[in-house]
Amino acid sequence: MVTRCVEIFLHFGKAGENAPALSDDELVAMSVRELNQHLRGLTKEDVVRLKQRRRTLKNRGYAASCRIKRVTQKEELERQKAELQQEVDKLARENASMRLELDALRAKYEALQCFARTVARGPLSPGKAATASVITIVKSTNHTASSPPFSTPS
Amino acid sequence: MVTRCVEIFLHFGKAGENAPALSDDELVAMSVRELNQHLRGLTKEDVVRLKQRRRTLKNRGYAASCRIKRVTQKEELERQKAELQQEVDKLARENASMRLELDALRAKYEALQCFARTVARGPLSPGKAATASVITIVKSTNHTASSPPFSTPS
DNA sequence: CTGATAAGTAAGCAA
DNA sequence: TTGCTTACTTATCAG
Repeated sequence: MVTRCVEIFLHFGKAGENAPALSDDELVAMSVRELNQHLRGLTKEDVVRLKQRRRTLKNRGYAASCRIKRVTQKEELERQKAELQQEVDKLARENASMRLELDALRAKYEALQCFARTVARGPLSPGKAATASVITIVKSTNHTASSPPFSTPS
Repeated sequence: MVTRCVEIFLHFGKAGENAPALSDDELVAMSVRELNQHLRGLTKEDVVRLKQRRRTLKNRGYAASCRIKRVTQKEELERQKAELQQEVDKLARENASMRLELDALRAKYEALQCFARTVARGPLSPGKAATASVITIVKSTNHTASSPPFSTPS
């Protein structure tokens, strides 16, 4: 950011009387109407020079916004990327826990199915033992992935 | 990409005899040793000028690599973002289907549990009807989310 | 010194 | 004409 002080005072070469030696900030902020008023009584060459300086100053600003936009977009991309990564992690966790739950439930289901088979095949012979197992199964109404229905068949 | 043809032939100002008027490509590709050989018999001023031109050409190349690197990194970011988005979609699909499977299995499990309860409570009175239901349950060994075990209890 | 990068300049495109 | 973008130059910094 080197300060540019070139040619600002060259306008005094012809007739150094009224030109207020516009600062860069003033010149760049000026509307075209205002600019034209400041252009009264200047050489055609000076007019061109001043307009060119204005254009250059404008370009300086454009270049700056362009760079700002560039880094902003890059940061935005990185933000979105991080966001997606978080979502991936969250979904992966949910996925894993659901898979555990599913496996546990499958095990419980098959155990119960196995029991039901035995009860249906011969509900007459085992008698009391079968009834006790059923009570165990029936009481476990929790849907969590803990405690398989059959620990050790008594 | 405007071709720069300035000052290439200014070296002939002193003694236009041996200088092969190095091209930009030659000059920039030259090693320091080679450069020094081409520097024989040149004005100190010309030496400085030539070295400066070389530096400028090098800088041109550096600026180009810098721009290429910038766009490459941006593309890489966008690629990674797309990849993550795909992964999110895939995990979300898996998630949804597992949730369905889990719900279906829960329903099946509760139905079987309900049946087991009735069988265990009074395996003596219903007799044949209960046995038929058990056969239905026992035969459904598929783990898919289709066909709940009990359609209509006969 | 070499290579990389930020800021500024100029050319060119698009609205 | 204005605003944006690209290529280039220059200044500057790090290794």
